[in-house]
Amino acid sequence: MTPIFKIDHTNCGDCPIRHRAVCAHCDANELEELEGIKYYRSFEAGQTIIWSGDQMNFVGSVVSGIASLTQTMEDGRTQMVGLLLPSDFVGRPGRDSAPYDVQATTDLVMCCFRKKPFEELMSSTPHIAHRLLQMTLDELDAAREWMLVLGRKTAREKIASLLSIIARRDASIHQKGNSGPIVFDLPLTREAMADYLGLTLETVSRQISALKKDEVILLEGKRHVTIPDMGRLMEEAGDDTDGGFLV
Amino acid sequence: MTPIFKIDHTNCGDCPIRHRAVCAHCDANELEELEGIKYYRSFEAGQTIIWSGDQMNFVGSVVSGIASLTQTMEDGRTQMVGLLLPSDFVGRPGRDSAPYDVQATTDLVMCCFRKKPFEELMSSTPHIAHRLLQMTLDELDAAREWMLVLGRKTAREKIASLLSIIARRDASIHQKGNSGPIVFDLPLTREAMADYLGLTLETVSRQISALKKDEVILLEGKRHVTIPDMGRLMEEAGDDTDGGFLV
DNA sequence: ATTTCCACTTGATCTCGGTCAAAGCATCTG
DNA sequence: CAGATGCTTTGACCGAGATCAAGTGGAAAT
Repeated sequence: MTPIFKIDHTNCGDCPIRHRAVCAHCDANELEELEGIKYYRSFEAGQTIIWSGDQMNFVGSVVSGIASLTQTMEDGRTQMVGLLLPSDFVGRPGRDSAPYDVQATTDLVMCCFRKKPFEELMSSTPHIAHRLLQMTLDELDAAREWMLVLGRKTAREKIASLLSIIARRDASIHQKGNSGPIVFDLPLTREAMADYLGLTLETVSRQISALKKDEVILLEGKRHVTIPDMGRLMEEAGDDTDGGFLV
Repeated sequence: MTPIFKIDHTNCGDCPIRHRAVCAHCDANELEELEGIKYYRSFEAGQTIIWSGDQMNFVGSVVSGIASLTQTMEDGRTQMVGLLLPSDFVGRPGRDSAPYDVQATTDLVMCCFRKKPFEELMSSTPHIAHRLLQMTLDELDAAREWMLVLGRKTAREKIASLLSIIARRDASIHQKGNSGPIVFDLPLTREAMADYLGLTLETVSRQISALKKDEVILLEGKRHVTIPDMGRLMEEAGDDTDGGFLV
């Protein structure tokens, strides 16, 4: 479907996530050290990158594409607990086995480091540890934001919340002015959305249809979304309309 | 109701959370520096420690008692997004305004630091930053665990999950052997449990009654709980029975 | 002792979202 | 082209949990 990326950065200076990833604060020397131990891996949409319980012998950053963290109960119920976008970090220094499944939602490229050398590097370069702390605190905020969505919002609000998050992220990447319609493609199947939102895929489908009928969103095909009025969408999500918060 | 604690540690060596809090990895010198800028504050049950949106000019650790982080929507729906136990950290270095309400659930003592000096200390002593990273990663895990509870578990499973978490924590504090009945007092009202679990207080009450009737738990009064069989409770929570995971 | 208050329980009813089932609609495959 | 496959939509029905409403019980206050 999508061509496999042929990535061969030898220098991090050209890296699209250079200024946002765990390496963001590194100076030239530190970057050189990272450069020495990094390697790239590609995954196809749908592929499982790490199985829950597996030995984790690497950590890394998402360079392009989207990955998801999911937890599964014995009887098969699943809940997505994280959505990893470009620059997000995978793995946890100081832990051996993975607590969640990590799956490539789209085709994906990761910049990986073997865990051991990375941990050593981390203890010698505070810039990395500091950036990782920042990123972890941001992820914690996002997780807590999501707890409100899961615990207290209606199905319609949940869908609107997800759409507004994706729209906001997309806007932040493409650096658009913040007025006028927002257009993007949904990177998730209905089922993945359901897993994210604690719903069934049928409910997701119904609520998307309802939002379309009420002209909160416009749909072309099943994935291409236009948001004519972001304020309206935020209202539907139950969020403060004036809410300007950065991700 | 409860007497106000008269705490006047001048030396951190005697502190009950010395080995678990953000200062856990500090050596004698570092501890001395912290000692210089710390101060204690007490709060009564029900008191709000920090209002969402407020300026945060201090950070700190819970020394004794329980606090909760809650998010509120405009229409009044609330979701608890964190439960802070002794040794847990409040506040975020590098951020000015609080994103959540912080409330004392029980009478509470905190060990506080003004934000500015703490941040400076943090950048000079990697041990603090490192410990804070560890703790934040643990909190992120807990938040994700909770997302599964909120998104996918039934009301009965939610209650069982909460009880098992409290029981586990209690056991870890009192260092009991892990067989035989577990006894503890619920530190939360039915309403607080409901806010934690994304339920109504009526449903919480009904499910607790049901677990009592089925002899999964024993109740004396409204708060004193006995768990005759922890494995049984974990089954009811939908967790792996063999699940040994540390908090 | 009686009132008040508060946390909690219990019951009756309603509703949102889940479940089960069928069908639509693109994209691959032979 | 027909058939298969995967994602999505839609409909009919049902049930877990919310909502609305009383009532209970224990501790503090008068």
